[in-house]
Amino acid sequence: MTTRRDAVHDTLRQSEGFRSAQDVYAEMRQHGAKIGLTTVYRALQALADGGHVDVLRTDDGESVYRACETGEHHHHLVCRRCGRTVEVAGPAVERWAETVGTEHGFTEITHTVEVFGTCSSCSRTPRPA
Amino acid sequence: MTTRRDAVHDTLRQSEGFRSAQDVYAEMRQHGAKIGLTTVYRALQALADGGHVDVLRTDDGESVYRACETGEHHHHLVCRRCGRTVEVAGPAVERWAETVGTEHGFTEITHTVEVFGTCSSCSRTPRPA
DNA sequence: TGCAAAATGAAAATGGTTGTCAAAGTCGAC
DNA sequence: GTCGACTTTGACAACCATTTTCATTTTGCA
Repeated sequence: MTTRRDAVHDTLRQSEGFRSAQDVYAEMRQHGAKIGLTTVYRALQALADGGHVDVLRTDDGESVYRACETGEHHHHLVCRRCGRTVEVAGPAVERWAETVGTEHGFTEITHTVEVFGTCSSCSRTPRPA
Repeated sequence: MTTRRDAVHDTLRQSEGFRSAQDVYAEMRQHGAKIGLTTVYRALQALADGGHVDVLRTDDGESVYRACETGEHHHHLVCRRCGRTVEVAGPAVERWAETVGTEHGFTEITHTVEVFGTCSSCSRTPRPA
């Protein structure tokens, strides 16, 4: 039975950027969904395990999720103001990580790369505080 | 008065890899230091703010700290088994992040890049579980 | 239809981190 | 050397995202 999981997935898909589990939960409830917080967490985890959504950690340690368009390995360019996210590929980075790891005798190399910035529409609006 | 902060910094310096606040606290107590957990957190934060130590988040959301050898911008190659860490520079990555951000109209670009792998000595020992 | 296995969710537990606040330490002025 | 303002400390409580527990509901399937 995956109806709940699909509901979570759908909610995520409607979002431009990364959303926290609590966000997703709040939004689903707002839209009248009868779902528990526990289930949202479980669904999110399952989706992440299955590679259907990407996860990353905010600076304050919260996990945030996003339904990405491609199943391929990619990275994110995230607006630090509005959260809008662009998926980007970076073959150069992949190679670099691999090389750097190998040079130091490391194997089974993985990497995390995220790019943050202020997107064009946000940089037009006055700065907060 | 920075004796406590220095003590924390020293403890960190004696470590090969990233250590959590709780780790540092435990170790300091073990060595007979009279210090409170709160103070360790505060010292770590102050050091991080001042750029004297690097911070990153583990997969389970814990903040881990490391006294790095250089104040320059750099990244880390971390052994996922033993935690040993090598500081690496990646001019190519810096440029790539900048380019990718700019191409999409983003400004004030920053990035996080960490590389994980299994170091040579760990890959010689049998795998856990 | 019946029933065992899986899913659900409310509430409690967990655990890293932060806030509170009174006690202790620091330092300059006298 | 002593007094008092200011800072630092740390025990403890508060926070809060996440996980666990466990009783109930739902589902899959014979």
